[in-house]
Amino acid sequence: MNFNALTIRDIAKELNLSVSTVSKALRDSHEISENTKKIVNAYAEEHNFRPNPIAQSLKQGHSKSIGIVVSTIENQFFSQVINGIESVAYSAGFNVIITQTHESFDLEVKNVGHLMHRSIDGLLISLSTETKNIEHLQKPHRQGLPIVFFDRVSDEIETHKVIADNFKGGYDATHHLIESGYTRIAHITSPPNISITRERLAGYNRALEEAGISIPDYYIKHCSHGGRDENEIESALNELLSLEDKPEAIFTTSDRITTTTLYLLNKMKIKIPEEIALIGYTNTMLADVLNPSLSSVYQPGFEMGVKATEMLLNLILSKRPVTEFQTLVLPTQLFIRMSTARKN
Amino acid sequence: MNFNALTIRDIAKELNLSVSTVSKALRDSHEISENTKKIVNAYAEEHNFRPNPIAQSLKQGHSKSIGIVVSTIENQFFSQVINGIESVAYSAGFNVIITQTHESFDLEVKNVGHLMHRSIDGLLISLSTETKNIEHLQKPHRQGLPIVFFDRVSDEIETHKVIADNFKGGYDATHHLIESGYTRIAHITSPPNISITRERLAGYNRALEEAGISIPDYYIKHCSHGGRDENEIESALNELLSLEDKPEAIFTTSDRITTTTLYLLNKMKIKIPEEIALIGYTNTMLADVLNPSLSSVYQPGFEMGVKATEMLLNLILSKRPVTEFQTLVLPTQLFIRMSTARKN
DNA sequence: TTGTACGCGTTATCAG
DNA sequence: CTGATAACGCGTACAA
Repeated sequence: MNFNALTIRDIAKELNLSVSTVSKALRDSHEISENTKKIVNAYAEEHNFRPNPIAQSLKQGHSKSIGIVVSTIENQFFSQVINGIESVAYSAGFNVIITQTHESFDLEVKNVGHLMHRSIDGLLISLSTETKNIEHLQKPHRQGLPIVFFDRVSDEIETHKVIADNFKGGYDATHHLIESGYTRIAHITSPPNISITRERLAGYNRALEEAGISIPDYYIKHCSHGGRDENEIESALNELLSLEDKPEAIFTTSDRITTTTLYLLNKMKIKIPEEIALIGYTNTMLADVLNPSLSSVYQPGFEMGVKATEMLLNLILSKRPVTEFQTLVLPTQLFIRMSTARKN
Repeated sequence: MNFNALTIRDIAKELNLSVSTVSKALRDSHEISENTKKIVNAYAEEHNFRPNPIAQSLKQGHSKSIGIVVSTIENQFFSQVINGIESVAYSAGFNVIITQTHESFDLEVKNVGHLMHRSIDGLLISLSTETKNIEHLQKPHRQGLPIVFFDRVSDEIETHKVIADNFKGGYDATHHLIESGYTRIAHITSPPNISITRERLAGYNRALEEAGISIPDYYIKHCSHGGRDENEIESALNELLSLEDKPEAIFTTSDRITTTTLYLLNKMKIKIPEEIALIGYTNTMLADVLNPSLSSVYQPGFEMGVKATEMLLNLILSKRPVTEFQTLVLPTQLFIRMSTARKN
């Protein structure tokens, strides 16, 4: 539906000019007299004319818009990222198109395809948990689509990336539990194919290693659907809790897994931290406020969005091809409220 | 940036056909032979051709996309609504463009303007807390833009609307507190210009009235920024708590106000419900799980998105002008976990 | 300095 | 049944 029926043609007719004169005047071309420009701009202003972005896109082959792919905006981390993205994009005159994968590889492929058809000028993407190969990104990338990865990145494409310091997050969380006197520390986490899982796991392992603690393999639980499947986490918890060498503490990754774990422990009437200590990633800022027994690792979503977008605009706007790519690592923060978590 | 360089012109050239034949074959026109259709479709399939939606929009004057205006996707209620919207829109072949007002009237006006320039076929909107007049919607509406309001609606435009049963939500919450033995019940809520505030307030008043309880005016606190300003809520709380006839219970509306109140009470080391009982609206599903002393009123965001979109598609797709409009009222749910909240 | 003509990719109309 | 042509709104060589 096209409102704002006003087109440059209308203006031209009204002002007895040609469309190209109007177009040029509007675009402040040097080949138009100041006087004509004034008249045209005044008229445009008065009738608040704005060029039809669809026609512009078709003509110019680019759309002044950037595509976003995240798993789900219900995750507050990602909605914070999006706010960061928007704040930068808007002030640079770019629009954003948000798509969600809901952790499905198929949807990710579809979304990327759809965004490309929308003639986006660049892509900001955080991979789905299901994503194992990224051919759907490699082709557009080779064709020149600027891509910046954030949060969940891929090694297989050389471009700018923004990540959180997941190694340190995993390390700090585990280290904190160790310092509090726990040694049997389990880990419930997302599938190992996404980068954040591996990085956090590495931090967890390092902390244990440094403390001379060795844990059995079955202390590490990968949830294939990244916490979307409550049953999966429930089984993991049940398995852990019925072990002979039952863990004393759990380190969970991802907002979804953390909150679901919290929910389940609550349902099972298992006291935190008396019966089991818990430290987890969460951006649901409330979690650690509401349940002071939960400590948390927090990722700065807004800042990540800002940085990623700055990098992307850089790629889009740069005249000559970029050859130097950087991976920006943002600090994660550990919120320690687990005063009662010290083992005694 | 236009990838998928493949156009119908390319196909036509390759197949030695005319563009119009290809176009018609692709659109399964009856005036094309089955054989030609087969050939064209096979080729299109093989090279996974998809028509350029931008060109289609330009040509057809509509974009197969609907605009969404919400306050902020960080509010999980709205991200749930959006998921509901997407589920319906996508299966009908429509795309969605999400915009946020961050409770700013100016941004709302800007967003609506931007969406119209994007040639959206319809608009789903939940008003910002700042919005007092809706001229920016009346003009497009008069010009024929299908609009469906959800959650925060306006009386001044006659169209389909989907709301939650806010009166009952306010009534039930208050009634529950009364039944639990509380009489001095305060109310911290959003500005009175948005519909949900007034409806909830009416429910609150009715419940008190029915119980023969009269409360002083200063028990009702309107927070002008809808909870975005922590200080405002802090002052409200401080005022309430330092009253001689200090309230025994508080009923809060909106996710943001509820969680901020919870946060502040926690910070002030005020025990819930021993020192003050709390019942509040929240869609941060965690809140009532994590803090069993908080009861909550829950709004079904996903369903609201679904219903609103169905109504909108109805308007968009209906051939003759619609004259009968309906306001759908969805039930809100009250989650009572406040076992310890009974006053004794 | 201004105007004309064409093309972006698609669809609709009309002619063959 | 198929093909040429115009049009959507804009921008830009090129011509005047």
